[in-house]
Amino acid sequence: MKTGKASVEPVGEKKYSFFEDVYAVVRQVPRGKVTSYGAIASYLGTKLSARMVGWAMNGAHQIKPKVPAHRVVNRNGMLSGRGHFETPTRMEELLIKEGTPVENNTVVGFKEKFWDPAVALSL
DNA sequence: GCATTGACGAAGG
DNA sequence: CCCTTCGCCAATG
Repeated sequence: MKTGKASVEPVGEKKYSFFEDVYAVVRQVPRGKVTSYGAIASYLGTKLSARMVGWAMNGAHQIKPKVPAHRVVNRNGMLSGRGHFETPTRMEELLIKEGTPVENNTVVGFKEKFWDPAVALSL
């Protein structure tokens, strides 16, 4: 083939590892709770690469089962990834619908709603 | 193949 | 206290 595909490679390649791990963790986030990119990265051992977690979410929209990326926010509790959803308001709507109040694009009581994979998955 | 960007985070000024 | 810079790694230009 002469043309190299761009975009995030869809299904077919199973050589993913970091990405799949991220998806797996996010899928385990309980409803009404949220986690941060850094927490996931730290749990996977790549806390210095929190950006990669966010990048992994970039492909989370096309994989199955769908990943609740709306439950993942930055360390400030802010819905930094809202612009990547179907609509910029879809993320906060989903969170509020699941029992997570959002105000000014930020999770209310983020620290209380925080779900740490390093703790939850460590039990 | 190098430069820039990015859904982050921590540190420095 | 707010803004800027660096680091990390991968993808895109």
